[in-house]
Amino acid sequence: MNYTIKDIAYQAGVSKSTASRVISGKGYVSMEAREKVEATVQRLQYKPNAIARSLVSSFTRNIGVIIYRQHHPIASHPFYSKVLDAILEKATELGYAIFVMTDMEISNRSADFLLEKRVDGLILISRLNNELLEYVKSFDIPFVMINSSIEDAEVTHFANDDLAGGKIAAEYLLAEGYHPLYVVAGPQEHRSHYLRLKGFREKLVESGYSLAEEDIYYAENTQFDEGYRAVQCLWERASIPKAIFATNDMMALGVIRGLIEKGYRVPGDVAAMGFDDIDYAAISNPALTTVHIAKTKMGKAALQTLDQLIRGQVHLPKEELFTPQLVVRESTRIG
Amino acid sequence: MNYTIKDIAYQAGVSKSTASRVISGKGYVSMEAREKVEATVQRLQYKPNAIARSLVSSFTRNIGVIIYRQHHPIASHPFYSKVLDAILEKATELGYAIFVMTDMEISNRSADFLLEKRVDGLILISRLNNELLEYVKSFDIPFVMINSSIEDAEVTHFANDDLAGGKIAAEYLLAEGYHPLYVVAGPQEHRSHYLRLKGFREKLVESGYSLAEEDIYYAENTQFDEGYRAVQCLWERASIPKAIFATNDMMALGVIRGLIEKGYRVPGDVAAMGFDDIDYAAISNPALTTVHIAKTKMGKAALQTLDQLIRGQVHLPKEELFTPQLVVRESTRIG
DNA sequence: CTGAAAGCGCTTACAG
DNA sequence: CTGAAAGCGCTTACAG
Repeated sequence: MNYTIKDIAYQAGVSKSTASRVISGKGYVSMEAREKVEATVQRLQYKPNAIARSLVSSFTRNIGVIIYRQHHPIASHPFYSKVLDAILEKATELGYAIFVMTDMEISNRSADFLLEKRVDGLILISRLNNELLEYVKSFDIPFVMINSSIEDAEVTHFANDDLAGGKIAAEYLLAEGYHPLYVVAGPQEHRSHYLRLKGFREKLVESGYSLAEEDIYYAENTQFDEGYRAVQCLWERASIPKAIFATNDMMALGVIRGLIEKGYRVPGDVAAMGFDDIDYAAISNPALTTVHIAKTKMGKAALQTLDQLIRGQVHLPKEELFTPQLVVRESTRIG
Repeated sequence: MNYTIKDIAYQAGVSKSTASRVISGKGYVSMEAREKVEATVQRLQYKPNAIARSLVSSFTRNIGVIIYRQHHPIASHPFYSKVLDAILEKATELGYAIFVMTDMEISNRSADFLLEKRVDGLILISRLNNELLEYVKSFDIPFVMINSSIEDAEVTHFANDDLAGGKIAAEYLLAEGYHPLYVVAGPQEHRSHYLRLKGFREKLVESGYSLAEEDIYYAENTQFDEGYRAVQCLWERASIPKAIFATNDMMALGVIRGLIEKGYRVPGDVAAMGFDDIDYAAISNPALTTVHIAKTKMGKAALQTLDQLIRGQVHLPKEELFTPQLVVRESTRIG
């Protein structure tokens, strides 16, 4: 059904070798031969078979992106979808095709599947565990991690500087005079939520304050509902805080919803702040103050580095931390 | 670096043919041979080369998903990312790997690229034009469209019943006593926005009302900002409407923001309604009344049908319309 | 500059 | 039930 290089060669009146040379652009070809082949390619709408090409070159120019999540699907995730967008854009630029998989089991299956497809490299995102990591490492395939829940000294990792981000949040809230503070913290097994809370607390301590365990709500997941529930739980305490910091935006939005339903004005009575700077943060009512993560940069840098790894470079930094940035919006702005 | 079937055969003490039979699970193999091969596969962590396999079988079990958009990236799009999630999930179930591309030029390039990769089929989403469609049709590759901006009698198309959806919106708003009404309509070249407006208007007419052109704001794109701007423009008119219907949720959210900034209460003074039922509609303040689209069903059905097409089935429906559903939330609920 | 030959890692009839 | 051979569509030395 599809034409092959043999058809092209025959119709152009040259050998397969010559046809291959002009099509792949490698090796010497006479002007005349080149023209004949190119005309035939045009006429037959010939598309070289990348599969056959890959078989001999041992490169597919395909890359696999696996997003590991425990609960929810992923392409629609407000944070990871941004990273994915950046990867897709960079891929087009570099000439890679991207397989996207979401793995809710955090098993070896997705990696296995893509390994059989002979992808040139892998980008592993979010909830990794050591077993999985060791498994992937046991094959000699280049790979990098983005916002991984765990760290590994041997694997290049792209992540936001969450410790610094936590500090930024605390510093800002204190500077604005918000105290006492409550925190809604995502699952502490996940590196980023752990570090955000840690940074937040460290800054409080540095500034002469402290953060009591009872002022923290440990969320079971990182969704809106947990933010909402946090308000219900924290409110069982006597004192009402001046502001609530959640370790991601979705939970912060849940917090705001909870506050509003209880009749509080945000930020008039209680301010709220998130982390991530997802798209919704800018358009919610009130618009959410948050810590911006360079999602696009992270995604692009990850693919860029993976490309270098694929091309055989070795001396690459093992961790690249992106500097977060404070974004002040209505949810903490009084007057 | 990777083991081949030759290695397996040698180490298991059988021929390549026999090794292939047990690994691919086709053809007769003795118990003894099977066990030897399987043990070797286990021991060497052998992963069959899908590339080589594809070359002979002429099937890759890869499918390409191309999302055509004029302005914005796509994986993070609140509507299409949901469809994509569904496709990814179904793909895992059916054993396909998915290449995801986003094409902002609406050119032939993405399709070309994936055609060279020899994908078994293609899913084309959103902003197609006739030229592109004809191009893809000129190759004998199975493909389906989702929420395409254009229609084609020969191509299987999965879409929401937007005409019915527009009617649902109008019917509901009238029944709740909202009148007069304003509409914020997305670009009319796009089939869905055109049909939503058309259905809305038809229902008004059926009910003895009408929709003047000056009560419609034609948006340049389908983003939040256009909804916001619509309020500024429409407000230059003398009379204030009782409700505003936008042909998608993002614009409706912009409308709400515009109203709130002008000091109106939503829905107290002016109600607002959207279309799509994106995730954020449920958690915004106020939560948005909208028309729900079966995004997950659409994505799954599209891949299911594409799979059938790939497997040679021919007599498939050319269009599958999904029934939209009214979702009432706070933005239109008074008291 | 060009063509014949070998090979990438599999599968698939075909004998045996 | 098993193995040798041919072939999928390319690329890559190697002679010429």
